[in-house]
Amino acid sequence: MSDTQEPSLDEQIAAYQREFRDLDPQVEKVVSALGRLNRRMNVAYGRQVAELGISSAEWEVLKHLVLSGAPYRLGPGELAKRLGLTPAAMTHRIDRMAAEGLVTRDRDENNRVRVIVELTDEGRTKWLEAMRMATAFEEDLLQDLSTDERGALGDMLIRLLRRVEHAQPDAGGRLKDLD
Amino acid sequence: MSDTQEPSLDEQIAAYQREFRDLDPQVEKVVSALGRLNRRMNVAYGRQVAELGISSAEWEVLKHLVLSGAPYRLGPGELAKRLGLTPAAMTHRIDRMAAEGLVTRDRDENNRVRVIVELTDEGRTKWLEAMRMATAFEEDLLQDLSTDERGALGDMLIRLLRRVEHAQPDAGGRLKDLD
DNA sequence: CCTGAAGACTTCAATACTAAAGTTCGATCC
DNA sequence: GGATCGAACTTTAGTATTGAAGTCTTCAGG
Repeated sequence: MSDTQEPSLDEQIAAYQREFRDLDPQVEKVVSALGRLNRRMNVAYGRQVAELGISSAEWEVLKHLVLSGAPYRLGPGELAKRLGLTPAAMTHRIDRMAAEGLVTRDRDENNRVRVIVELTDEGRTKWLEAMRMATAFEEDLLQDLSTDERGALGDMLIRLLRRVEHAQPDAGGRLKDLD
Repeated sequence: MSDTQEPSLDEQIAAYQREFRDLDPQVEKVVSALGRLNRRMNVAYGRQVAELGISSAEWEVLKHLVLSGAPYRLGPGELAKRLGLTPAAMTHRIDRMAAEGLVTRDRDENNRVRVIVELTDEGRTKWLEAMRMATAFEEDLLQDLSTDERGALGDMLIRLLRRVEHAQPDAGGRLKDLD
């Protein structure tokens, strides 16, 4: 009986059209594919970094510290902003990561309200290993696309990104008119 | 001091290249844009449904019940599988939603081990309202792309999706988040 | 029937997160 | 040069989720 598996994308879009008349199937196809793809990718990343003994949450922190460039230091507040977490959550996450030796947490000498989270060598090594696995996965993922297609895909995604960044929904739930 | 804001996509890719030599910038551009776009979209969806007084978590449940077609019924286990949650989490989520009147929870008459979660009229109405806002947002998002571009984008995304699904055939996995 | 096994959910204990209040330090004002 | 405000982080209380153990029902054998 319960062999109900997740519907395919096309089935899903057909179902939406049955339930919601004025739906543009082309738009829905793009949006649904985007969502599903991202979900699958996140699962894949999670599995990969788990092999290194870290969670995706920890991987995210390592990533942003590395992105900040040498000497790989950021404050908890800044990290929280970039990761989309509350500062409180960051406090605890850093606790765990410091206990595992991935980062250090110290008071700023010059301003003792501030805290400096710094990548350890071990943390940097973990990031490198994770990065190697991630890029291998990503290149494999894009393998079927030609160089031209990759370029076109990247450009279109960036155009969407710009639109979403410059036109966040306001309190009325609408996108602001841009032009 | 540090008014460090999140780096732009190009800055981020440049930073990656400094820290990790053999990186294909084109691949990274696609992947990073995908990730960012999805995050921004999820935040936007969350804000929108919050105006209706529901969380994105609840919206996801409504969505899958609607997608199942009339009479809009699914078991907790099936819902958990589709949403990428554990059955335990589903139990609690349904508790809340039943208390709010979005769904009903009843034992199956024919098999009293099973439970049937069914959409209420109120739940269906909420979904419709959310859907109206979501599709408006999505159409706005894609506004800058021509019909041909939308088609090309959708096709490429689906090719990536197939690749990722083939590469990791449902390994007992829970898939995170929405779609 | 009665027993054992499997399935579908629930309960329980522990973890991670959020919002809000609290703490501590630094900066500004007069 | 103290009083006050604000910034950066932590603590607290409450909620959502997970993994593991538990409950109840059905089904298949003996």
